[in-house]
Amino acid sequence: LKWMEPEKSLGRICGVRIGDKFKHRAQLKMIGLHCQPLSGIDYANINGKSLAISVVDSHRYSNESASSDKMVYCGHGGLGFSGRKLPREDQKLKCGNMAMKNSMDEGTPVRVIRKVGAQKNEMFVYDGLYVVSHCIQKRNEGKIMFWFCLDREPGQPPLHQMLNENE
Amino acid sequence: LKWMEPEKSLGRICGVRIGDKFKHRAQLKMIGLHCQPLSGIDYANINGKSLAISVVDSHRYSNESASSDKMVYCGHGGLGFSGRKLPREDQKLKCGNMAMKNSMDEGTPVRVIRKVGAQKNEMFVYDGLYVVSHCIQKRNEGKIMFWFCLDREPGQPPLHQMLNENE
DNA sequence: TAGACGTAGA
DNA sequence: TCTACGTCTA
Repeated sequence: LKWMEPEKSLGRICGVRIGDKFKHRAQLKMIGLHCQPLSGIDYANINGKSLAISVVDSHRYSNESASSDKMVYCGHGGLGFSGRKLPREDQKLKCGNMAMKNSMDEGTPVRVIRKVGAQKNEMFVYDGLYVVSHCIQKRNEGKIMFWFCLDREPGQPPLHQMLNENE
Repeated sequence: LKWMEPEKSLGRICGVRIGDKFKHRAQLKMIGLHCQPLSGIDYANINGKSLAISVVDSHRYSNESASSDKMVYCGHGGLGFSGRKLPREDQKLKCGNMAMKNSMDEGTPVRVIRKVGAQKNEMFVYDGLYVVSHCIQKRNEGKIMFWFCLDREPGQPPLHQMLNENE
């Protein structure tokens, strides 16, 4: 009996519903929701283009959610070793950041997973598909940073509703 | 459907056979073989005493295996941040090291998991139960270090035989 | 809060 | 080799 790594793919994962909760990042990887053990942005080469596949918001960067169907996801890099949310150097438009920009240009869906709860009750919750509507490049403390604005695709049940359903 | 963490326990795990292979440390944790995400020595308070439960030999410390039924497992601590196998400060008889010593005194079994293979083929293999026969305290580069000598409990099928059986 | 025999990718 | 929105225990 062999363990096959799931293929990285765009869009929804068969069998995973909005509101599904997971305790560990390793579980996200096993079912193919988000295949990076630590990185917040997962991406893959799809038809020759590097596209973002999923993001995890663990509140380590300065992300924001103005409403339940919008999210502003901070690009990666520049924070150095400390856990500070303020940058120590410019973020670069490469790797995950470049993939997010490409996803914006292509209009491809990005799975969003949110870390919720506190302390021992922290969980990762699947929030459904978003598209990158636009990208903001701005200096913060003198350092270039990126913010990717994500809009939740319409037609998906609200997360809070599904959270209530799953006990 | 809820995920229950397995209880930490001494001895063999129901359903796990010698030679069973695992790709990730997280899997060892899920089935209760070894519940630490990073640490090499797992232990628990059993009837008021801190006892070692399992060790993983990932070749990061200077462990040795003279024969297939013996293992010399280096205590933890003292190596500092670099990946060096030489100590930077004294190892202390506490935490995992103390648990290993207690296991020796009590004669309780310790599960042994070995990392085998190289590069992309690295796997963790369950090698069965050992007992801590003795403990060596010695200075290395002037720093105190512990080595715990583990003897494989007799009556268990040889690991290499089970490895061949599992394809 | 720091430290620990982690993983994947660039 | 290094970094990356990890995870548990002390």
